[in-house]
Amino acid sequence: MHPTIKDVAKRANVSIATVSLAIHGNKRISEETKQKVMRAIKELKYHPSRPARGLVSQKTGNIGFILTENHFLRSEPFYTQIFLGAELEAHNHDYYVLLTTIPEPLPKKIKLPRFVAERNVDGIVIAGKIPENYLKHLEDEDIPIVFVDYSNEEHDCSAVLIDNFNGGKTAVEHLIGLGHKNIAFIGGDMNHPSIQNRFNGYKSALEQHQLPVSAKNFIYDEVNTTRENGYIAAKKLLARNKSVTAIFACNDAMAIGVMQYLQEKGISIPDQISLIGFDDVEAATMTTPTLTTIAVPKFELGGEAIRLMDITLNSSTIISNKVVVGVELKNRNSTGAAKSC
Amino acid sequence: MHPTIKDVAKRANVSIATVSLAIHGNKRISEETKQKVMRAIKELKYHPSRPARGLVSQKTGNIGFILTENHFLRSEPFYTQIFLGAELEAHNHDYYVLLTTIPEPLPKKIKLPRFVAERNVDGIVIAGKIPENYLKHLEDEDIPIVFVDYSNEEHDCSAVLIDNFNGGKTAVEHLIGLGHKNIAFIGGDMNHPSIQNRFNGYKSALEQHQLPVSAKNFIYDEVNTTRENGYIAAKKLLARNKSVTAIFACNDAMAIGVMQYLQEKGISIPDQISLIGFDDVEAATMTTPTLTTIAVPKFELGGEAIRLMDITLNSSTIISNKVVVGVELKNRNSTGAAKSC
DNA sequence: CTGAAAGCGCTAACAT
DNA sequence: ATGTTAGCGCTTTCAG
Repeated sequence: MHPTIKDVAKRANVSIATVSLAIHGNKRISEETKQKVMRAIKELKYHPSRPARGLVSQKTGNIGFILTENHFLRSEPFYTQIFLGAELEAHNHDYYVLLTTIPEPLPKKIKLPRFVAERNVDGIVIAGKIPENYLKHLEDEDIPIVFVDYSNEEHDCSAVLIDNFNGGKTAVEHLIGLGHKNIAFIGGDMNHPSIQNRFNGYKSALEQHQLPVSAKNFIYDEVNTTRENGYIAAKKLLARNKSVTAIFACNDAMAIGVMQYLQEKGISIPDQISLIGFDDVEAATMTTPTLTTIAVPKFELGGEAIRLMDITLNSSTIISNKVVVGVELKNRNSTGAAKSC
Repeated sequence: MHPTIKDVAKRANVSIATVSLAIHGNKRISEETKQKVMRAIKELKYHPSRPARGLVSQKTGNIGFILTENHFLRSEPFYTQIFLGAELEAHNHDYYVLLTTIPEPLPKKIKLPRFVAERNVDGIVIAGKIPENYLKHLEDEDIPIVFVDYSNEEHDCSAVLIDNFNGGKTAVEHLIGLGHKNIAFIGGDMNHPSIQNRFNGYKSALEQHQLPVSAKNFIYDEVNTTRENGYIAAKKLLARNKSVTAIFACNDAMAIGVMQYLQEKGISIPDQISLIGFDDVEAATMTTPTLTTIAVPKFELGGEAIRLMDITLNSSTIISNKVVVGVELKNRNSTGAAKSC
């Protein structure tokens, strides 16, 4: 059995209260007894038990992390990377991260995540878009919440956001810089703030360069931004508009689908069409050509969420911080100069 | 504040002991009072607190998951996929998984993972190879251990293993079936049992088909099985032996490095050289050509580890189970018929 | 400066 | 069949 505070007390010939106070560096304990206690702790290899400590302090030292099942399982590890980034940063703050997923479709009778029902977390971070009614339930629990890559307009919480607008703008400016004038946008669920903002960045870049913003260059019929839907979207786009010389896909998964379609049709990238994605998933460096994209620092997003949560947990007043994480152009081989024609 | 067992007792007009017994379905409680209790629980939305329950039962309901920092951070999400598979299965057994990584290089003064020091986990699963001396420390704690994708010969613990031998054999038989006779092996740390077994499978297949097993076809100078080292190994191999028509790389990362080298040299895959990997990482479907490989069910490995742990935790006697998880050939485009010559 | 004691929320003997 | 009580390991008043 592991030693308890009692064993330490006995060994140091003091009371358990003294041991506890010594551990927490309380001033009231004389340097001498403190040393005595510390020696005993060392000899016994004592460590306070987290569960016991938690019971009295009403703090578990755990942070819950919530993801939809869909986001958890999708093949591009975007949200799971954010999770792992959170995990890593949690380590620095002596937290543990408990993960749970929201089943999809959501059952009629919504159940709270077990870790909040059982009071096994001090706060929760929610990554990505989750169903509104599920969120309602969570908010009823009045437990601190930090959002990542999603933010709820109604109840303002702390959130870590991606600079989607500037990312979209940067992507399109890169294309414009290469001489492209006829630039398409391939999107998904336009109710999703991230996609919406990437699209806004796209429009803004075009407008600033006096280029036409034409509806025949937008494809966002499919809600899910998957590779398959990228493929479908590319097909639709080219059927509708043959003069496109560059495509901005709202994420890498779709971009890779687009790439597959173009390659099947014998359209050369970037010679005939330039292609740029968003996210910088691992696969972006594996395709031929490698995919130019806007890199989202996924680990950093997760880490930032934990840092925000830590601040929230340690401040008595309820605060609502937003932090926007910057993105970066990764110039690879799927974009090139526009053909002069 | 959340309701406690006291609140329920008060509301149901019974003692807290009765509430506890009712919750655990104890027979001694009459159906009637049980209903009364259940009603109170529902009305108050009561859930027992995990930390409190854990304190008395000396069970946390948490399982620790240990990974080297290196394995955690490497770009191919192999071990992190296993972790996520564990996470998912843990959910089915009402566990939570706490992750920690082992820093590399290991500091002289080895510290136990915080979750074992603080007694915050009931058992630990160790994924992949970890330093021997670290393992020693862990074993001193006599906490149940389950290994995944590694097994310690000395102290026999439960382990979930990949069928590396048959995987290697299957890979090479696939190549042989395509008419290849001159098949190279690209490996890494040959002290690693997984790689060793893949190699043994390779040799076994060749021998069974009366094909020569020649040392000039093995490359395993570099210990780390990375893409970069795959590239280097391919270079060495071709410098040494020009008649190779097929390559079995001990994992996909190296295979992709090999692919890059061959493509740079203008060697066509699979026309001139067939290439097969091992693991089936996400990127294997993204390369051009897509990579034929032996698929390792990573999620399943993690899930199996949790199942084993659950059994271990619920059995009074110490058991040592090994479960071997099968692998599967994914026949994609990097392998083809050998040129008849 | 230190110890005794209460109590965090729960389980499980032991009483009744 | 139900209630009383003693802890689980720790923190934190409150006395001394």
